[in-house]
Amino acid sequence: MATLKDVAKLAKVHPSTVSRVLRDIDSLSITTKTRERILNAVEELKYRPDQMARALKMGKSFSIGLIIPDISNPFFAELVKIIENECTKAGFILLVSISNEDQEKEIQHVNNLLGRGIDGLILAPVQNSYNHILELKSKNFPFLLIDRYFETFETNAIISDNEESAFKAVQYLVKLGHNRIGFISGRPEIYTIRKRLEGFKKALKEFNLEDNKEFMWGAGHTFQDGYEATQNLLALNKPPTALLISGNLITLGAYKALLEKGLHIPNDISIIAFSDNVISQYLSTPLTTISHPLEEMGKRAFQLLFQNINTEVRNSYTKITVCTNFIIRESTGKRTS
Amino acid sequence: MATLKDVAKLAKVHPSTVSRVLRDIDSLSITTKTRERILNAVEELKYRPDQMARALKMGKSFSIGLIIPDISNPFFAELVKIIENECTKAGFILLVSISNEDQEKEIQHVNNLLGRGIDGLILAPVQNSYNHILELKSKNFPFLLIDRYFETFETNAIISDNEESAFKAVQYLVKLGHNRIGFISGRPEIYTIRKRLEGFKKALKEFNLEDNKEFMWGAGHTFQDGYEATQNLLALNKPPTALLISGNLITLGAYKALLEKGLHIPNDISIIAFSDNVISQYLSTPLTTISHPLEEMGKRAFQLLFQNINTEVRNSYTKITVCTNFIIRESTGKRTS
DNA sequence: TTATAAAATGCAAACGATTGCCCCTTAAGG
DNA sequence: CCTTAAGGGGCAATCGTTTGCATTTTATAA
Repeated sequence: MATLKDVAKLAKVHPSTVSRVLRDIDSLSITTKTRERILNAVEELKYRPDQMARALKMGKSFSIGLIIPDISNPFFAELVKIIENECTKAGFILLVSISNEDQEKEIQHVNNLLGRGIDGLILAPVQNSYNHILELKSKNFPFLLIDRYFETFETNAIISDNEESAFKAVQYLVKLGHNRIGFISGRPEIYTIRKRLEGFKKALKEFNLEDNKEFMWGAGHTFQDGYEATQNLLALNKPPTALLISGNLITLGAYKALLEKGLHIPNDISIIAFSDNVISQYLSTPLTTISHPLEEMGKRAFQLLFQNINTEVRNSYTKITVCTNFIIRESTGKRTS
Repeated sequence: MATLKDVAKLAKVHPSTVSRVLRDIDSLSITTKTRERILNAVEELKYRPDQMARALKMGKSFSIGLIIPDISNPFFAELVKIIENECTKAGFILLVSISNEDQEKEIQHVNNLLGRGIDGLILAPVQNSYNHILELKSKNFPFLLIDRYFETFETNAIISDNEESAFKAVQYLVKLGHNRIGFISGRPEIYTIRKRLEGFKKALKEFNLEDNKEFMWGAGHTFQDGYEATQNLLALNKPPTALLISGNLITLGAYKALLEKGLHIPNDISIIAFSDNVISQYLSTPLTTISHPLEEMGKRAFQLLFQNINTEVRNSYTKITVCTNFIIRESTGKRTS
């Protein structure tokens, strides 16, 4: 691997000059001749600056970290795609880490990434603890939360209108005549989930439906979790006639459980899924879903972080709430039973 | 951020001693007292070594690059998950880049990653060109190809038995009485696709089926590509009665096109998809698929690369072919028309 | 021409770690 | 009590850049 020195030697100039040519592309303070000589040398030696050395010297690495709980989930996979793209466009590299909803792993990842000298961090936290996040905050380190949020302290964040969308979903089901509505929510430690539950409960009250604890199931976020929660719900004396389901994978698990019980959607039971993805519409019954503006979330996330990285004084927090989209398909219908 | 020097100062020792304590965990050549003093200082200052500086000094960064064409594709998303996990376990960090099947982007990513000082690279190449890969090879840089391969030169690689699995798929369809079999393949520049086509054609010959060029469609790998290819196939005079379909997203697109035409699967048309994923079994008609051992592919990929990174002399290539699994569900049935 | 300002380039000290080499302890043996 | 060797720890160079400052070169004007 050629270094600055090698290039300098070949072009018969001082390394610092090479560095200048390579950085201040249009600085007039360098002769066209020398510039050309240097550029040729760079070409000839296939010189590529050592980012490690640059990072060390400049105190920034042009890299950002992204920690997500699960990449099997299309929601996060899409987010990775969009954020990676933004990063690349801006000359940053993305370090992706996956917590697998494991708090310990997340903390390790944060430490690891920090040690790697990332300039900023985007995080969808597990939310079992938050000291490590407070630490980031007190260090004034540029970071933002995505999809999830802590209500006990302020940070930069991009989230969606969970409460409102849950409310509207229930509202729609009520309009269809449902009055026994269940909610398979995912882990209630998570802000996103809690907010949806709040919206759900608010709607129950608003429309005078019974607030039946048995109708609310919160466990993990996997396929299996959705599957089991649904089985439990169906095993009740008077099971719900409609279901709100949080999360892509949970939804598929629930779907499987419903089909296995021989239930017809929406004749026997209606379902609404939080999170839309490419397959929502190709299941045997296309799903009525609450869809997230992923493109917008990803782009704004990067923008916000980028802005935060490049500002000297960080003395404010920005919390962006994006609006979801209610997409009506065929998994919701009038109550029949 | 505390540095080695800070720790050294606090512990009243020389920085080099701190470094030694932190690296040679069980070297006896350091008094327990000093060790403790140092460890305490580390604790107190929350010292975290600067990986950039280490990387610069040591000439390796404990990071590896991964370039994939598309993370929306569950095949690659799962791969990322598994490889990231292996990396983390081994103390490496993963730099994920996405080429989006764009050759130029891939080349940029390779250069970028190399400049970042990655110790190794895992690459699912776009395969429109390969000079950049030959360059890696001639530099003796540790890398391997995954899922895709170049037949014109040797490299380390992990691929699957594409030819064989395509052959078997046709064989199965023939057994069901089909004799007009189509293949929506994806871009034939790609090794994986070409191999599947070869297996497909070999089977056609073996079973005396007509080798109809009109039955073979290769375009992009997106949902839309699958959708359009299928429409084209169905517009033929005598369309096929069975379809082999390459790729997760293509399959969904094809699926949509079939449903839109009002065709019943498998009564009107049978389909077999390359690549299984969590939803293959939850479409209205669960798909008969060729499933990849992703866990194995990912793990062996990391192992192979790791091995390659840690070996002085690299004078051999390892090409691992993993076996796929044929999973029969409900999208294949006897020919009726 | 020569003085002088401006432009072009060189110099050297960092950034934060690692590591070969050397020196100073300390304790054991004579 | 002195010698000696091994163990413990300090010194300083180095990795490949960047950048403020010093120095040389060139161009301009007197």
